Amino acid sequence: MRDDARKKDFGREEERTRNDEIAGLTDERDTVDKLRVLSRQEYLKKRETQKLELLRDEIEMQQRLLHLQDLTLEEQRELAHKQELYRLATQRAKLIGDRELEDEGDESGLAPYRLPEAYVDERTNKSDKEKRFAVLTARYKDQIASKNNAKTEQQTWEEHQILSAGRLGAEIRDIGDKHYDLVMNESVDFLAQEILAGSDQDIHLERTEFDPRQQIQEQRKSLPVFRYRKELIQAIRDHQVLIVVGETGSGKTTQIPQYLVEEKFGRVCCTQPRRVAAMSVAARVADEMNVKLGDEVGYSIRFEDATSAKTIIKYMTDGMLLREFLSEPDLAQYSVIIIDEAHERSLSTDILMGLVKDIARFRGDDVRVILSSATMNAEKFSAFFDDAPLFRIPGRRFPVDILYAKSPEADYLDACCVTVLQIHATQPQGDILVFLTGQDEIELAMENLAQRTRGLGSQLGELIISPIYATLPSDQQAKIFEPTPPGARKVVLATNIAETSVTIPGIVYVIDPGFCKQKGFNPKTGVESLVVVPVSRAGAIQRAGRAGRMQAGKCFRLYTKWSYLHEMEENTVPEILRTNLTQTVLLLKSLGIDDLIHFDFIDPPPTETLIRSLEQLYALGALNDRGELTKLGRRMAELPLDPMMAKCIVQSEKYDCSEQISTICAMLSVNNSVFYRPKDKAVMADAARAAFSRGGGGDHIALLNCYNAWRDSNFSTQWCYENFVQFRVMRRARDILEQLDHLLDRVEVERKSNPDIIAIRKAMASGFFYQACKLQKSGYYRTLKNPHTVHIHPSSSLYKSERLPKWLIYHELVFTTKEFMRQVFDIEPSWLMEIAPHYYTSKELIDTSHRKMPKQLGRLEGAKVK
DNA sequence: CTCTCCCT
Repeated sequence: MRDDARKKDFGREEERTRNDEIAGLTDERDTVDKLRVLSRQEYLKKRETQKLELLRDEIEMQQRLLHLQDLTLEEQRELAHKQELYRLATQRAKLIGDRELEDEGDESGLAPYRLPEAYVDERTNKSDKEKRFAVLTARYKDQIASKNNAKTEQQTWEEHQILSAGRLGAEIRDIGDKHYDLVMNESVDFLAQEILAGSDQDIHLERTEFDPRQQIQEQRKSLPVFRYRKELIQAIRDHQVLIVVGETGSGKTTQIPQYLVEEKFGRVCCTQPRRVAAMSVAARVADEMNVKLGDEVGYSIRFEDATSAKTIIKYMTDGMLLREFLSEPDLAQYSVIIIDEAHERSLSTDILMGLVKDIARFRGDDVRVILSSATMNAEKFSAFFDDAPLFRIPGRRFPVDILYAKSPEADYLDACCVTVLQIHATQPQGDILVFLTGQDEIELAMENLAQRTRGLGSQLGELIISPIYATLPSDQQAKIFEPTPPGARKVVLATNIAETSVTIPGIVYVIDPGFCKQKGFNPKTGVESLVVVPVSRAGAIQRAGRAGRMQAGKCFRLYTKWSYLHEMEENTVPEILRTNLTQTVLLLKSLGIDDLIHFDFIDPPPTETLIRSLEQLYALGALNDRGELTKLGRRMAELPLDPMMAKCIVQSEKYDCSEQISTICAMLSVNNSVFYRPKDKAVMADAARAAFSRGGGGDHIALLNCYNAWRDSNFSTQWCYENFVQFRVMRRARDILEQLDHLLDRVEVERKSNPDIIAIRKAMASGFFYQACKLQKSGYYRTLKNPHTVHIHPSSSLYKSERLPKWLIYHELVFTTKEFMRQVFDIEPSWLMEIAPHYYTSKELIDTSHRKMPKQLGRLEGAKVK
């Protein structure tokens, strides 16, 4: 009906405006009818827009909360359906909108559609949290209430669980001598060697048809953890610290806090290494307990505190709990502290373990500590907590066949692509996940695959290639969740974001070349590194497990079994051993922990790292010469920033530019992903980016200009689009800036604005004077302290400058292919004398250039031969 | 001529 009306309205002969049309009619009755139709159309159009928004919100919520965790098949189908619906609807709305604009000129003002990519999570208004959750819960309620829905989501979920239980069981399969018929003239040979066993759980439930709440309870009972409930509770009563070893799918994260509350243990907090996990688990548990999220069950993550005085189960990020120590050092408000996913060994988790161990001793029987971990490291945790007992809960997953390469592959990227095609040609339906090391490699692999499939003819089904990595714009990220059309096969090329952070539905095959990029830190030189290293066996197992989420799967390892057993490390080196700890040291210092060298770390970081951090904090004035926290240090610790940036903010007052410095710090906190540079529009993207540094002043000023321009556009999505800036990243910068702005009061820094780029750079230098370097005759730079040669990163606005500045300060130094300075700005050496006379001697800062430098000083000539 | 991934 709507279509008819539209067709009529926009038919061939309707070139005239609507008003003309009405005026041209003679029959009054016709006019009324016509008006009725028009007003109906207006109404429908408005309603359509509302519906679209609702749909988009639903999709967004589902993606944020659920896709990143586990989705049932039904949920996937539903989401896919909604996405398709939304896509078609927006497309149609856009078409109509365009035509209307043509017809009506500017006066329409109806904004009939939103940009298609906006549905992911690009939103400007922030007050939609409640609405989002309302939509989410409504989805459950609607389905439960609706009688014509054959199955509620809960039923489907339950059926899926039951089905899984029935199918599971570590079947031993005869895969020993299986080989594949290859269509390609080249191939990678694999040996099938082992099976990552599925679960041995075998639970059958009576199917019943009573009310939905009871079904949720039934579903809870079907989780593996349920049958151990009694023993588990007893163990927690008997032991102050308990290590719960449960694999994915055991239900430990959602159930144990509920058991504790049911047994009246008091307030429970449960930490997660990731924000989405904290949110989605809290939403799930609130639903199971039939309470509103934010009441009895809540979550607390940066920028979002969904808790209240009523909250008795609080999910939070590990970093958030660490911050809570600052205001309440004994965490007295919690009776039980659960540290979940402890095996991931995130920096925050490791520090938490040390602190919590101390609390446990201090608070005695008043507190219970539960560490929840996968099998790896469990014994180590137990040893750390004075031989705390282990409690094992079997998990639930499907078996995964693991196949090794017969011989080592020289070119693993090529081998990957060949293996993808082998799978495509010989294996039953199911999508493929390939683990690569970075964006670069993913793009290469995409080209390689595209080329190979072109030559393959049409016998094989379509191969849909989707990349995923953290800095990929979110509209493109969403593509990996689109369902694969029948007959086609999806290949997801991922970084290790797919190891833990996102779960891609439909993956049956995993290709693991055995490498990843890993951060490192050399405490002697202070240089960070980001280099490709072999994954650990634990990492390889994690990757393989990604194939067994929906059904039995296969994992193709592009390395030999021998190298798996003899060349790969057992576990990934924990983050605390390969990272700069200055911020952590400041935090611990402000918690009153003076003797850091003897702090109870589960893995003590290198002493050099700690000493270096202490030295740096001393140089910044956060510690005095006895290593005690100064008032300045206390203020710096309040800010959720690296101490160097914190110092800039505190010092910015002197230069009357706290607003500018906060903005720059916010922009620096979102990691290097502000500017988007698609390959096909690289020239335009570079031009757009260059515009921000037109006034000079280096990368920091460019970031400031960028943020201010966006702010002046009223935080427009369109502006971002036109300037090759990532909206998602900018919004995050805005959130950080907002938080920093609040904190300015707490650290007693006055809000002041000063656009002078010299003042701004001096304020930045007052935190980063440590990281200065000087141009050499060679055309390269040399750091002033710990002298070594460094290079401007090619993404910097100063990279191509005609006349390289003689003195630079860098934000970070990372070794990848070279020692690159990321984000740099130029300074005068006299500033360093002014700002850090305690740190530099005037001899170090003598401007020797007119004496030693050749004529074309500072120019690239000859220095870099292309 | 280039930036794994999380967190406050």
